Formats: sequence, C-alpha cells, structure tokens
Amino acid sequence: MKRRTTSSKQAVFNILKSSEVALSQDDIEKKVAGEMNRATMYRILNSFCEDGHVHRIFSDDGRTYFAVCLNCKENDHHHNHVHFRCLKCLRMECLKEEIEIKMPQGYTFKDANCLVTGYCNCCS
Amino acid sequence: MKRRTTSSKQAVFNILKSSEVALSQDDIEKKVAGEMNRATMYRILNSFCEDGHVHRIFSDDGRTYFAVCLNCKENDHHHNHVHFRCLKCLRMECLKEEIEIKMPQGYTFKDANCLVTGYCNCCS
DNA sequence: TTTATTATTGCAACAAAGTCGCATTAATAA
DNA sequence: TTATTAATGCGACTTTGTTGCAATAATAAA
Repeated sequence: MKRRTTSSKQAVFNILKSSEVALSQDDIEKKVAGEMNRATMYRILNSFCEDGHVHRIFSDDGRTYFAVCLNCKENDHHHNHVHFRCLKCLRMECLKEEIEIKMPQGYTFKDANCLVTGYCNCCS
Repeated sequence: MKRRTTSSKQAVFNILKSSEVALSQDDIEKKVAGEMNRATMYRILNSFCEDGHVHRIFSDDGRTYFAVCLNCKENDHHHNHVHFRCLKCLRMECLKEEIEIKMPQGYTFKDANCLVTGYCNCCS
C-alpha cells in the first residue's frame, strides 16, 4: 500500500512539526484550518506512527498524544525518552532525558512509554 | 466521608493482593465471585487509589491497570518503578527497578508512570 | 492528456473504558 | 433500635478510537 500525499496529511504534519509540545487528536482538530473528519485524522496519525515519522505518548489523562520524531533516524526509533505533562497548563512535552531500563533476565525490550506529571517552570 | 468495610471492597482487594500481576477492571471482573457492577468496581478501585493502597498503571492498550502498593509507606508513595507488559501473554507486572528522573530547572515532579513493553521470560 | 487503479476521505455506526445522577441498600454511630 | 450516610446497582452518558462502505482524488499507465 503505497502512501499518497494529500493536503490533509500535510496539514496534520505541519501542525505537529511546528508544535513545541505533543498534541492529542483533539488538539490537532482545533488547530487545523477548516473541517477534518476525526476518523481520517486518526488514520493519518496512525500512518505517521507506522512510518516512524511520529511517535505516540500514552498519557494518564486517557488520551494519546503525538509528536514528531526529532532525534530518531529512519529504522532507529528510540522512544525511551521521558515525556512530561503539566498538571496545570496541561501541556505535554518531550524531555531531553533518556532513561535506561535494565530488563530482568530473559526479558526482551520492545518499547518504552515513560510519562512524568508535575508542574512546568511556568506553573510551578 | 468515612470509608466503610464491605464485602465487595474486600473481594476486590483480596484479588489484587493475591495477584502477582497488575489487573485491569476487566481482569478483576472475571476473577470476582458472582456479579459486581462495573461502576461500583471503578468506584472501589478509585477509592483504593485515593487512599494509597493501590496504584494505577496507564497502559498503552488503553486500559488502566491496578496493583497493590508493596513498597509504599503511608504518605510516601513512590510510583517511579517500571511496569512491564508482555506483548504475547499480555501480563502486566511491576518490575523491581526504579527510575531516576532528573527534572529540568524549575519543574516540579508529581508522579511517574513508566511502561515498558516487550516479551517476558516465558514468551521470549 | 486521458484513463485506470487504488489510496484516501467522510459518514455513520460501533466498541470499550470510565463516569455520574439517582433511588435503594446496608454499615456504622448514636 | 434507630438514624445517618456511605456504598451499591442501574441506566444513561461521555470520550477516545476503530471499522465498513461508498464516493473522491492522487498517482501510474496508456
């Protein structure tokens, strides 16, 4: 299934790319110009994740956030950096810090999703 | 609002206590003897979390898992240990390892939810 | 440039997790 | 034993996310 370039995809990608924080589908819907179907947007976001352009962050607020992969090379996605969600301004951002996880004997690591909540420097 | 001891609460707590893995509401419903209303169970689980007897794990499968606090003292809950979910047997367990997260300047830490996916020693 | 192919979109319906109001039941205190 | 109010069950609801299907449009082929 070869991917096709569409204006919807470009719009979503530009919003993600120009955002300094991770965005939920809801956030993106508010930022996008005009109308875009929710199902379509989820399909776009899912395809970005599959293709490795974007990564998901599963938050404790029940939403999934999306952010462009900055330090990930093609075929080398390391998502074991820490995400931070401010409990006051609700912004979700990627922290620089990476965590090292020693897996127990016999366990195989696949992916990590590390979320820290608290207050950012503006809200502390 | 003083808490009251009920058989439903005891049942849920015993299930959580005797489980070596973290359980979702769905998991508990399957294990509980007889019927228990879903809303009731969520209320029970939420009260356990509020009281600090149980902690939540937000998983990438969209569910919330619950586990008794083992190494947490009253008023000192440190949930910055790592959780692991096996992609094959779907078990969710608490790993011993604790992570240290250096917060950026001005940020306040509140809680951490760190989930690793992969394959456990049985499924590797 | 025109046509054929098939990825993408929008719509509506659906699914699952979790919450909430309200009347009823039952644990605890008086 | 009675009064108080926390806990329960029920049903309706919300939110996040997915899916089938017909219509549309991006790309390849002619």
